[in-house]
This record gives sequence, C-alpha cells and structure tokens, in this order.
Amino acid sequence: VLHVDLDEFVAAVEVLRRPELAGREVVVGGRGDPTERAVVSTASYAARERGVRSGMPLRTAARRAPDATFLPVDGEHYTAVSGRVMEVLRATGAVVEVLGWDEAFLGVDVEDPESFAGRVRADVLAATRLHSSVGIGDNRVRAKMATGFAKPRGVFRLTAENWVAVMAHRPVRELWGVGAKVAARLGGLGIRTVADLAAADPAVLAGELGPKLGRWYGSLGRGEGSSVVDDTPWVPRGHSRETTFQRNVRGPEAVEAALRELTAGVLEDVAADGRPVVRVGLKIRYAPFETTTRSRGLKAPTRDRGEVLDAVLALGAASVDGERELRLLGVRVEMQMPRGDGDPVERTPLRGRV
DNA sequence: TCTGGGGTCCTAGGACCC
DNA sequence: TCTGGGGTCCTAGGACCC
Repeated sequence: VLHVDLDEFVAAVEVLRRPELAGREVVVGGRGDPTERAVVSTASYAARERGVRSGMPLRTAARRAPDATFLPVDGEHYTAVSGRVMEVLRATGAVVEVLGWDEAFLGVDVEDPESFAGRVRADVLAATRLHSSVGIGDNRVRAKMATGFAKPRGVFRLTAENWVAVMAHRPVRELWGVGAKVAARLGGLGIRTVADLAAADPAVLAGELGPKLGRWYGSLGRGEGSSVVDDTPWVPRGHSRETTFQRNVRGPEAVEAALRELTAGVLEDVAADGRPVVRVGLKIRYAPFETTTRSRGLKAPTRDRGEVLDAVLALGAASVDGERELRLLGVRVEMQMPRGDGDPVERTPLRGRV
C-alpha cells in the first residue's frame, strides 16, 4: 500500500498561478481577509516557519506572519487540479482510492516499491508541477503514517519490521485517528506512548472507549489494519452548508433568511447527485461557542426542493432560540443510500425552486 | 489565539415492539 | 401490580480527518 500526499497542496497550487509568490509566506484561508472570522486552510512552508498552522484563526496568523500574502480559498480550482493529480496516479496502473483533494492510497504489486514511489512522484511533478511525498506500508495505517516521515518531497517505508523502532516511543497523539480528546483519555489510563497503547489491556481500552473503538485503538498502537485499497466511487451520505456570521445575529427573521440561503446551497449539491432527501438537520452555534445539532427524518424520501426547505424551516422554528445571539447556522441533508445489493437509487432531477 | 467548512463513523439513550 | 430480555429505529452528541 502506498500513500501519496501532495506537499502544501493548496498553497502550492496558488503559487503556480502566482509564480512571484514562490518561496514566500503564503496563507490560504476564508476569503483571504485576515481581519475576518476564518481560519487557515493551508500555509506555505515559509509561513509555517513563522508558526502559522492549519486551523489557526487568520487573525492569529496575521500577527505571526505580518508580511505573509493572504489568499481566499478557491475550492473549485483545487478540485480541478486534484482531479488531474488523481488521473496521473491512475495512469500508473495502481488501484487508486482518493482520500481528499491532496491524498490517495495506491494498491500495487511491485518488486521495488521505492522505485515505484519515485516514479509516482516524478509523474505527478511532470504533469502538474506539484511536489509530493509517498509513504510505503504493509497496510493503510502504516502507509499513511509513513508519509509523515517522507515529507517533504520524499519516500519512507513503514512496515511491521520497523514499526516498533520508529513509532514505539512517540506520543499516541501522532497516530492517525487519535485526536486531542482520546489522547487525554488514554493519558488518564497511563497510556502515553504508542508502545503503551500496543501493550494496553484490551478490557481496559474497551471499558474506556467502547468495545469496537477500544479494539480498534489497540490495533492502531500495533500498527495493524486493513491493506485493502478500494477504488469504487464514493457515495456521499449527505451534504451540508454552514456559515459563521461575521457578526453574531439574532431573531427569527435573520434565522429564516440564513436557513433559506444555506438550504439553497445544499440543494445545489443534492441536485447534482440526484438522489432523494431522507433527513434534514441543523447545526446551531450560540455565542460565545455553544454548539448543538437537531435533525429530523422526513415522512417520505423527496426530490421536491420546497418540501426540503419547509422541513428545514420547521426544524429551525422549533429548535432555534430566537432570543439568543447566534454565531453559526448550518443545514445538512442526508440522501437515500443504495441498499448495497447492487440496486442503485434512481438519480433524477429535483423539482421546484426555493 | 476566540475557535472554518465539509465530511465520516461510533456510541448512547429512549421509544417501541414482541 | 409490577416488570424480563432481545431487538430495531431514531435522534443527539462526540470525535476525528482534511
């Protein structure tokens, strides 16, 4: 299993359009205005040297890198460039499973994975002028983790053979799938390193994290996992739109206006998909940062835009406290899923306008 | 340093049924 | 007059990832 990850993808794509920015501090996020409520999507390596990180408020980034160039996120363009990268990966003959704009698993059967990885990097660079790094593993977890050691512009192999030597002493937080919360809970059990996790009593892990997750985290500590690379096209569960208001809003009129706009956006994605909607949901974030969700199944699957909007507005009227200051509103819809026995859900146009 | 947006999957509790 | 045990569905919330 190979894991291919583009280096500073979003920043690198922007630099291709603006060659004068090569090597400079570039921060991509929000609408590119560092005084707004938004966060960093990607920072160039030069900006990272100043301490700018993904997920950081743009305001903070501007304080750390006052001379950086701030650019708006242009998702459509990244999607197009990403598509070209994935075509190059498929042309290598590997089975390609796309994970996001800038990464994919490759399944191959080759004698010399390092030279294959080198060829992949060279092909991507030649076709797109983008640099990448490749992790080689005997399963997905190890390939994914290997990429971290390959970056930038490199190749690294992580298998059962060197897993302990490379990973055992590292904090569990570095594992793919262990976030801040789980790391803290594990820490409460005295489990701090990957070696601790690998050796942890399965019953203790199950007690803390549940039977399924407990088992899964234990395997993660040992670097175990699936090595299946699956290239069947992804069927999205749902679509959503959310906005953080630049200034908090309040009152039923503001709520309804926002929900109408968000729903119209979601319905664009639903229309492109063509499957009926089976459930709608809201995400509500009151000031200062109290977040809650509400969702409701529809009585019957529908392709009628008006019905979806009515369901969203009804849910909003029933569950948003119009007296409180709102920081964010989000609308999510879930679509009917194929039953999984090869019987697809019919994809036809949506009715109505909203 | 006041904390985006778009996703996925898992868990837990209550309702409901037999 | 109070209540077992198993199963499924629905909803809310939590955690994680890019």
